[in-house]
Amino acid sequence: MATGRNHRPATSRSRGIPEATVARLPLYLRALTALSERSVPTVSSEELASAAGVNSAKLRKDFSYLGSYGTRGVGYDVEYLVYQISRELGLTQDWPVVIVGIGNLGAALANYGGFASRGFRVAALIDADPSLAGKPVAGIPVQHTDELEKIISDNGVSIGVIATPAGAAQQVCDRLVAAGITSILNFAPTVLSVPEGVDVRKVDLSIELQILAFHEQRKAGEDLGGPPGRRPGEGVHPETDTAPPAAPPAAAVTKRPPEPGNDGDLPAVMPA
Amino acid sequence: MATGRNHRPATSRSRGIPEATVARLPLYLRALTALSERSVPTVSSEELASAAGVNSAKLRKDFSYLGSYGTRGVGYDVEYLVYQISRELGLTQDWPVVIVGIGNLGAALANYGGFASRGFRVAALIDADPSLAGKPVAGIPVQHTDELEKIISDNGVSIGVIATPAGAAQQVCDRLVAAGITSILNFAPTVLSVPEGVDVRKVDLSIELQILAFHEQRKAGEDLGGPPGRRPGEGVHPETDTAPPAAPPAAAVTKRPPEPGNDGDLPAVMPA
DNA sequence: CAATCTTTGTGCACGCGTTCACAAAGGCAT
DNA sequence: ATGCCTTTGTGAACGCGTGCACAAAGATTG
Repeated sequence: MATGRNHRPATSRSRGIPEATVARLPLYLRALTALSERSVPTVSSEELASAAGVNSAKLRKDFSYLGSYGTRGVGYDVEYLVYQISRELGLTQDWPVVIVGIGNLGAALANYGGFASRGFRVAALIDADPSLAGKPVAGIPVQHTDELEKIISDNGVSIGVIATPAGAAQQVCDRLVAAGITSILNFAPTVLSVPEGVDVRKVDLSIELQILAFHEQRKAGEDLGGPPGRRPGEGVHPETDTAPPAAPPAAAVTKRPPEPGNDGDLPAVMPA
Repeated sequence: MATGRNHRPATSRSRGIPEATVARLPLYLRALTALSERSVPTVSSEELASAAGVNSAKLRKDFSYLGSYGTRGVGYDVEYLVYQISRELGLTQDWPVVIVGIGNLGAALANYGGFASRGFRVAALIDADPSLAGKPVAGIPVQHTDELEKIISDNGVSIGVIATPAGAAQQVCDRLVAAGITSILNFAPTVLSVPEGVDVRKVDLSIELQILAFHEQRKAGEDLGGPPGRRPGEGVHPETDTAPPAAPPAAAVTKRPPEPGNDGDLPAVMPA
């Protein structure tokens, strides 16, 4: 999952709607849209929950924050619910979006159908490379970074997507914020610092893989019949073991069994 | 953030390490790697927390689950911590990964440097389109879906990335699982159902934007000086208002002020 | 109209995650 | 060696999110 519930005092629950619920509304909306296309008139919380991959009690509680939109003994009216959730999420209006950084990922995002289909309109593609300027990507001509401020103010854009290399992300972010952007979706592997009032959500592909690797390793370790207790300072992975740990500070060394010191590099961990 | 902490009894905390902590370890690792490149020998929890964008108390508690790797009065040894976290995440070994669905997004993923740099090796690219077969993407020839099972078993792949259209995702998922994949990173906008023991993490670009839109709308609404209380059944968005809500079930209608019924479509919400 | 059946909406309890705040631990200067 | 200063590691309190379980509400049937 894209992590990104940062900065924003735990009391974030906007308008009494818990953050966790907001994050699930798009899920419900998608399931409801699918039902709507099949002309299904009503759904029970059980059916809809199953389609959205959540618990039915959770779903009912989520909807209770929006209001009483169901009918006991029957369920929820699909069309009506689609509208209510869309309205709550702000999808009944058009959101112009700019994408900055038209590399492989930026181009893929520009072509991604899921944006346009949910009320998001790609207003502009921006890149720092002059040779890209004017070239159409997904039918939209790429514009140079110099135009950034003008594009944003002219189009009244409030949502920006950053798909630049990590090194350029903070700088781009600063310019976006200065130009009036108040919501940022960041694909660059960096922590962005933004002023109060600006929302940042982060999608990091490699982080997701690393989390999977953790669980994968654990599964493999359990298969080997290792004891449940963790063994700090001792490798859990069966084979493919790499260089021993670098030398910890003196005090820590004395605490641990003296492993063969070898300040080698760590092949698996390279610069981003 | 990519949501994806599904299915897995709340007692998921693998080996005593809380899920929330695991999700932050890659963040710490990235910050530490950057410090390592600058040859910084030690960091305090305060400095590292700031670099990773988290609270220092949280960071210390996170590290406490791994063991006592710090030195009081000094801080943490950068190199040592890099190794310990890498080992905990399972990054000291090589993880072959297959990417299924080589469209715009799949190609972008194949080119993404963040994978290879963290111990993940793209073992194969797979697509159902025969005309793609053999064509190199990011230096790797695309193979046809028919080879899927063979590729996975031959390479001992346990992590799969799904970047296909939504319609094909579940089918691909089933084949991956049957072939031995136990961890899946899903970019398709669908809920995947998998057997027990298979981990799925989901990255949904449009969901992230929808969550941003929610907060953006709320900001705009507050600017208009509206009262803090929510007004169910009344549009909050200033202009750009679309069709009125579809007719709710009879009972619900009586509860609400009779809005002008108009079973129109909802322009902002279209099929995925 | 009354009885029954279905499904919502929610009060309540529990557990995880976050944060505070401080004692313990180690470095460093004298 | 002794005392001071810095920073870790963690006990404890708090708040959010989840799931259970049930009463209330409405549909439906006879």
